Amino acid sequence: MDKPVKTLTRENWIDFALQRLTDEGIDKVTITGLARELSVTKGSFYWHFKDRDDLLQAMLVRWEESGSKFVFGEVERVGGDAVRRLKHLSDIVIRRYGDQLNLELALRDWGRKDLKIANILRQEDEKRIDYISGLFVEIYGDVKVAEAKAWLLFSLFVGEIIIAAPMKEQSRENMLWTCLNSVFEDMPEET
Amino acid sequence: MDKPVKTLTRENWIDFALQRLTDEGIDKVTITGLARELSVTKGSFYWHFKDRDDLLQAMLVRWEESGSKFVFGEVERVGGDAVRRLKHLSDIVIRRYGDQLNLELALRDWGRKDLKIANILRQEDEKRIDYISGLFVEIYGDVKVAEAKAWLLFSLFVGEIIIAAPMKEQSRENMLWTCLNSVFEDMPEET
DNA sequence: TCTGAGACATACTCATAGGTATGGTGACAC
DNA sequence: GTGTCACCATACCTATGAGTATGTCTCAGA
Repeated sequence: MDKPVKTLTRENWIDFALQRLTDEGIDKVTITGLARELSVTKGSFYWHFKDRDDLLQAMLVRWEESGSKFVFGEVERVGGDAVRRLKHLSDIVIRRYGDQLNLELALRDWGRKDLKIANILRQEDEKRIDYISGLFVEIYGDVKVAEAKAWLLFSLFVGEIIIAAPMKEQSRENMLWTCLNSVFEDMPEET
Repeated sequence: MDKPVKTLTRENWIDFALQRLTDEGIDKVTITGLARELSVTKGSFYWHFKDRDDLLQAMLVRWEESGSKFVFGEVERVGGDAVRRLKHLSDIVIRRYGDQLNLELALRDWGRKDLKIANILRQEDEKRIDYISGLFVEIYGDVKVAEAKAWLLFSLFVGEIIIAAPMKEQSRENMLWTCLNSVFEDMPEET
């Protein structure tokens, strides 16, 4: 988008690499390909990075910093009781449409082929489930029910991205909130 | 597993290719790699297949034949009212653990890079949502609610595979049925 | 104006991919 | 025994990838 046209930075390379990961998967994150896209040669790459693994590592760091940390931060900042925070969280996730979610999927596929990535994803998912589950515990008391509700909610977020069928009877947001109301059923009303 | 050790068939190649797709993604389904794995040379491959695309096409056909057709067939065969069929369907899907589900994910990732595959997946998902939604309509009457419930149920199946966090408070099956009971809430009891 | 370092380009190496053309081999038909 | 055909091996082509070694340009500072 915005090119200083001057010289490339390490961050520029990471940006384009993440975009390519999102669009075509990790196997297409090639040095040669990126260099072509950036209209430079591999000489530039090996100036900014030690090797390909150095780039992949940097991409992961970038993702971790702009991931769930941000969402949880926002929810806690606004605050409210558990019900309010759950709905706030859902609202943020549902509004987050586009590349951020596709990047999530690309990373998960990467994790299916790479054990190191799989471990990072496991830790990240555990944090998310734990956070959501904690909110449900405040409501239902029962940890088993809370864990199940957390999985169901998280699954809805994931499934909605990955399932390719069109919605026929209503808009996407309508459908999602109908689902959410089903998940939030028999919860005390929010103030 | 079972090798006649005699000569390879087209089906043998497809088997190994699907396994490789499941384990490492479509980009690793290479002719050279498969030949190495099968202890033959590329000469064998090009006897059985026109080119790589011919193999990929055959893999898709195989998948479509052993996919949801089987599940829906089973559910309809046993029959029962909508509630019973929904629970039967859930039971089949939940018990289907392992490579069949991982193949689903690998295909979905393939679809993110390949428009032709994306279209096939969209049709397949539409069939599944339509089928499940149809069952929910029999129960709730309301098509909007039915569509949302179908998405929620399908999402649970997908999410449970893709979310990498461990379950802490209960077993996988327990958790899933707790979720399902939440989805099936306020449904008439089955006979 | 000289120097040095940042930011590349050029030109290689080696490995692997898809694809083709052609040669070999074993079993079965006659 | 000879043919033939299914099944595969060998040898080769081109393209692309990671990685390395080294040359080149530009510009700030002394």
